[in-house]
Amino acid sequence: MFKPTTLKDIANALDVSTSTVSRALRNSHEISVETKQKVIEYANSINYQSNPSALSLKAKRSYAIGVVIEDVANSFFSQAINGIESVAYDNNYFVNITQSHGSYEREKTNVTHLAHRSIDGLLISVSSQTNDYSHLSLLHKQGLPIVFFDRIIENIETFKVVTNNFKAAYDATEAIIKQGYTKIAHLANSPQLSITTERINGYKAALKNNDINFRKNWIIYCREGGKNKQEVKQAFEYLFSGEIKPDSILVASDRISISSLRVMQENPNLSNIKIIGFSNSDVIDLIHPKISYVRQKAFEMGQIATSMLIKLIESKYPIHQFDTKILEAELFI
Amino acid sequence: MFKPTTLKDIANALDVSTSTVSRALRNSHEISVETKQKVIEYANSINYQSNPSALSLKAKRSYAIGVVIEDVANSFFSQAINGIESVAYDNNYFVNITQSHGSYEREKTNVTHLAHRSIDGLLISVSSQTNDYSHLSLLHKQGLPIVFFDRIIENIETFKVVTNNFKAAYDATEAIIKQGYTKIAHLANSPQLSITTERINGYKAALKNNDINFRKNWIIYCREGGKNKQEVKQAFEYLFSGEIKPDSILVASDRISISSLRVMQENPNLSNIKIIGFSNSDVIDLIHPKISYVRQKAFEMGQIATSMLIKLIESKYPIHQFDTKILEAELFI
DNA sequence: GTGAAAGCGCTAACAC
DNA sequence: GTGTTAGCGCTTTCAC
Repeated sequence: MFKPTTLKDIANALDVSTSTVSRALRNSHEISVETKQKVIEYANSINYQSNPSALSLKAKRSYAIGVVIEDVANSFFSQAINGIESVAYDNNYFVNITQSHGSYEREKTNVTHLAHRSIDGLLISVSSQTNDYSHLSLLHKQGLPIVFFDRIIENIETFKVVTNNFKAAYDATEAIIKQGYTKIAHLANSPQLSITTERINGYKAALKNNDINFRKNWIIYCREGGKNKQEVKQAFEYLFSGEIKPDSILVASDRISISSLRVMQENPNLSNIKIIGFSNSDVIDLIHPKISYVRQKAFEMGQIATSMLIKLIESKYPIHQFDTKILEAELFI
Repeated sequence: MFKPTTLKDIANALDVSTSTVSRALRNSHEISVETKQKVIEYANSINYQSNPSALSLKAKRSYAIGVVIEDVANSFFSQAINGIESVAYDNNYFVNITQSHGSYEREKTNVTHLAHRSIDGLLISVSSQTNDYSHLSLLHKQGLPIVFFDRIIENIETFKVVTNNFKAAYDATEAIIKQGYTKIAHLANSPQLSITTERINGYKAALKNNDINFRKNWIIYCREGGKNKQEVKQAFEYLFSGEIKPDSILVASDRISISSLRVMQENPNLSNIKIIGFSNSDVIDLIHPKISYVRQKAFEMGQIATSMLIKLIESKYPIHQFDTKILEAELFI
């Protein structure tokens, strides 16, 4: 059994009180230099570690933040996590990462579990399937600091960090228009996501400003976010079954982009379709066929969201003014 | 401020004692049906969540496991994490993921922090730079359940899960020999890693069994694991500066494989070098030029390691018999 | 069937 | 400069 040593063990061994030990280890000025030294030496010698549960119970905070994302095995999120971790680490916070895998149920369980686990605050990018957010608004109402990043919930008033999805989609669409493509379809994420609407709006605006006819049925929602290749395959079949066929596609995510490329590889007829996709893959430059892409500032997003959260946690006074930080994406043609 | 409700709040509101509330919520048979119902209803209505710190303090366990890996933004590890999480989730454990980013110092801090944080057990794949493992053996000696996966430490006696690195490297090497390549170099990971030695041994054995001369200076160690492209570039420069030049390279990791491809792209002279690399990238099939690769069972590894850890944590009696589970890799030519 | 009280490991008044 | 004590939120033994 793992039986860590306690203050009491040290106190008994050195024949002093636990409070003396506690004070000595926290380098209180009340304690004499000799006692301090004695205590610290002994504590080190037995590899003493304070019990975090006791600490949190006392301090009513845990120096831990919870993170809920869709999947770590997704470049965008793993980069965001690195950003989150770097800031958390610098501020002596611990990071609890949980994955929703795109399931609303799982997200709910995770959020509840995290709140259970005495985290000091929550960082969340909501799952593709979330449209009921009472689990979050309840905790928010109770005062749990929450920061949304990437996929936000408009109606909950707190700090948020997002990509300028409208502009990213607008620029991406316009970029391929400039290249002469005019029949541009759009493979989108789940319809309930904030990012989906914004990207669609950017896409539409670019079409409009360039006098290109918008076709509603050329927006296909990938509800599983492209994890399921079949879903993307069907989208392609639908898009290319009509009389007028797209010559290019704006793709809303890494996963869908990748699945699209696979579908295109299998079908030579599709090989000259132009793809411009959102992607944070770190090997996108090596992928063949080459695609143009929009890269989001995932790492920075994680950093900023975490700074906001820590600010919220550590604020002495209630905060009522909440910023939404908007990050520009980069276009690679 | 986030002020969660406590048992006491419920007790006061319903005019019963905290012990009654506690028992009612844990569905004790001692409590009358009416009281139970009353308590549970009220608890739900105010969204009561028990305080995990108080629980851990009392129970002396936290239902959390700590994970130390190099980097989540690495396909192998993110897949392993998914495996870890799936098993942990099913067993009601929480997962605390930390990253060493290849730094020994960071690993040490993380391990200490995790041990601090009252985890019930630790899952670790040691960092590239770890050759002093006293931080681990000390905790292990104190009884903290530890399971190693992927990059293990031989001398610490506990459960381990690894890839059959010898066989994987052997098969990979032999596969390209069968294709007619004879001048095979090897880009390896950090020399102190267990996986490095095993893979080198497999590589050597394949050469030997196929009567190919082994050249010691054709093994190049990438101490930063290929994160730094410069490192790989220099390796190539060295390899191709000699009189006899390799016609193929066995590459020991995803990162190094990717960096190698980039180096080769920049240098047309290198374009017909055959690469066979360890890779768990989920887009390897789309990467150009096509490479052969060895894929490890990362997800399964995470699952197995977690099962072992939970077994270790929950064992009523001290375990003295430790298995090392060996997983076969798959070869894709 | 319910309550009072002790105690998990720690910190911080409050003694002295 | 050090010790005593109470209490963080919870469970559990022991009363009744």
